[in-house]
Amino acid sequence: MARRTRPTGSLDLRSESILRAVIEEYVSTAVPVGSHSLVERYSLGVSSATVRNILAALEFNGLLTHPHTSAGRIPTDAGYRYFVESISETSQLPQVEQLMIRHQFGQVQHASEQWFRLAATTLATANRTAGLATQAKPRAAHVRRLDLVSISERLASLIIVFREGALRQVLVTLAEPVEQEDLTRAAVILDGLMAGRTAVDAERALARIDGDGPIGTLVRRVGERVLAAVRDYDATGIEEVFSDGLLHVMEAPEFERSDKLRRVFAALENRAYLGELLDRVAGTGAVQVFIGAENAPEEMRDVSLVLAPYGEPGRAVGVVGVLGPTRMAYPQAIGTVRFVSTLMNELVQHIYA
Amino acid sequence: MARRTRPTGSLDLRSESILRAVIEEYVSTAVPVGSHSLVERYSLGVSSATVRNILAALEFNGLLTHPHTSAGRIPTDAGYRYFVESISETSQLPQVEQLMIRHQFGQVQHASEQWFRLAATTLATANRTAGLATQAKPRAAHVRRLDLVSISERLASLIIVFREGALRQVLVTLAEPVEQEDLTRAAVILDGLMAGRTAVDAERALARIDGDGPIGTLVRRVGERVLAAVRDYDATGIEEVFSDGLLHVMEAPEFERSDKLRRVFAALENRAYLGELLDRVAGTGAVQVFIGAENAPEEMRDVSLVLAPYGEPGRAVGVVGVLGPTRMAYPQAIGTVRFVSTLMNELVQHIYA
DNA sequence: CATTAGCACTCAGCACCTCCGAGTGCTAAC
DNA sequence: GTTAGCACTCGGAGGTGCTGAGTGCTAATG
Repeated sequence: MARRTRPTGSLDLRSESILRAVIEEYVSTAVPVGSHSLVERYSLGVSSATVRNILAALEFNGLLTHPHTSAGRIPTDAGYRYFVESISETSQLPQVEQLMIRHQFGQVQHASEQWFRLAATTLATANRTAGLATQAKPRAAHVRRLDLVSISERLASLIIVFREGALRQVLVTLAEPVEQEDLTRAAVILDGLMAGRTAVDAERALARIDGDGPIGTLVRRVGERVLAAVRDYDATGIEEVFSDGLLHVMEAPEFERSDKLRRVFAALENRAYLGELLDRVAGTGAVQVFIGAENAPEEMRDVSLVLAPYGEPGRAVGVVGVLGPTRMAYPQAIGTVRFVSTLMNELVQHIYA
Repeated sequence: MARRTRPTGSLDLRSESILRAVIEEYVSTAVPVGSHSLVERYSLGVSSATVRNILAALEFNGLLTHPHTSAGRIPTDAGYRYFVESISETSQLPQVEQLMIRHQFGQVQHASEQWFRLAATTLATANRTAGLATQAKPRAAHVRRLDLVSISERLASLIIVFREGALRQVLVTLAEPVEQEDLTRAAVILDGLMAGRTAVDAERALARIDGDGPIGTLVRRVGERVLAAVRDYDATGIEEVFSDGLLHVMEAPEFERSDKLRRVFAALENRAYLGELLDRVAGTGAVQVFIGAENAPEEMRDVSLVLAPYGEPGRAVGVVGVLGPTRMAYPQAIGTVRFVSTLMNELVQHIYA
């Protein structure tokens, strides 16, 4: 028998296995499940009357509810929570699926910066829900490389490469016409000045520079822009949340009416909350599950999130995960999210190695 | 009286104004409109009976339908088409709105490469529908600048800047450890070789290069990757369609049931068709309207698209537009799309100037 | 004493009505 | 050509009754 932690206020084994059965059944059918169908489909070794008593007890404990008196039971958020606690650390992804996912990741080794997108896509297809991913973001941005490219006489494109591969492109309008040659010279100076530095360090370095001559002025001017961009990069808590497979969520029967769906989509655009959530996850080391109304904003009460951080703690972290209806296949979701996050760990380590 | 082209098979003025009234009414209320409410709300100077006769005639002509016998009329796709043809070139956007939009564009001058996103957002909010935009893409990609940044011992990031500001980042795995110094040397060589060139030209140049020595091999190796990236950039018909304001579309009562909505979202992911459509629009110079079932794929039959190209024909073109239910405020949509496309023209010219 | 068979009860969902009114087409009068 | 009038249509709202899957409770049981 596998060791199994039972959450606080834990139930006896039989109650727990019935809770499991209810959840399993409800997750796959989306129909409230009654005592009769339960004994029919699961070999529980007791009669429906007994099951009814237990269901009543589970309801008393707040783990199940009734949509109405003469209907079957459905899990409450607390019910899902209990269930998740009881399985989360045992849920390993089957070898076959691990291989399939690994294979997908192998395909696109070279299309850099796109890993996190692939993670979202993979999670979406593997779970038939929406997959989410953010790019790994460093605690303090380190500039790796600067470049200035002339676009027209008085317009140049400033390109900033950060250590973990993120790019920023900023247009710089110039006070007077500047040749590409001079731009290059300025870029080399700035590059030497700022490469490997964080915003704070770079500012000091820039302050010390000699602002004389046309090149000096240029360096100063562009330097300011670089600093602004780096600070901006630092400031944005979580970059951009890439999502894929939202269509899967639309297929769930609980979202047949599009107003509920709209709420979910609105929630996804609520960067404030999502950002906070991701920051919180990024701070911890493990898969985390947020179920229905546990999510602060009202519009998230119909969905659950399974999220995990990846990257190098203290250097650069991102988040991958899955969004689906609360009626979600949690074991599967937790398994894939955990696996994908370890894959992403490998990739990030590969870069920092 | 403003000059007004009437489409082929044109109606008499009275019929046309009644068609207009029906469309105007239906667009704003989403309820089938009857003869009575029509004479009530629009001073047509005739009785409801007369209007009924005309409505019957319009229905006979295929411009209106009945959802059922005892209901009011709603426009058919052909009805909308007629309407659109009759107003498209007169629909100017009011000064106030023009100013508001211009103002929005003024704000973000420097955040390059993001204009097209802003266009989508602007169109979305101005019309309360979904806004679409693609980045301007050149007919034949010209490389503007190449750069190689060391990431780890055997891993480098290749950055390609194209003339119109698009960026490509590709990871290059190296056969043996290479210092940043050598990478820079190789980058300079490649840059000199390829900058300003198209894929075809660059290939010739690369073929002529001397492949000896460690740097030579490196240049060759990376050069291949550059070529591949440039060809890839050339090949992808339309980059990426950025969309915003999909929530607005979800609000329309015709999408109350989410299965219809799902179809629309699926259609948006149908890159093949969308790409073809955009290519077609990019080829012409004007605002184009695609109404409901005129769109080839079945899943697009509930929506209309108002699209316009922007950019420099023959050099780089992109597309901006709006997607909404067929029951859409076409004059408004056409006006804003046209205006935004001219704004985008100005921006592109600014770059190529 | 936990389990179970049995029974009365509940109630959403469906099918079936009926009625209402906004809409129609047609016809005859203006 | 226009219009008033009228018979007709039919979706949608609201009411009724039935069904069946579900419940809780109680009394019998191993």
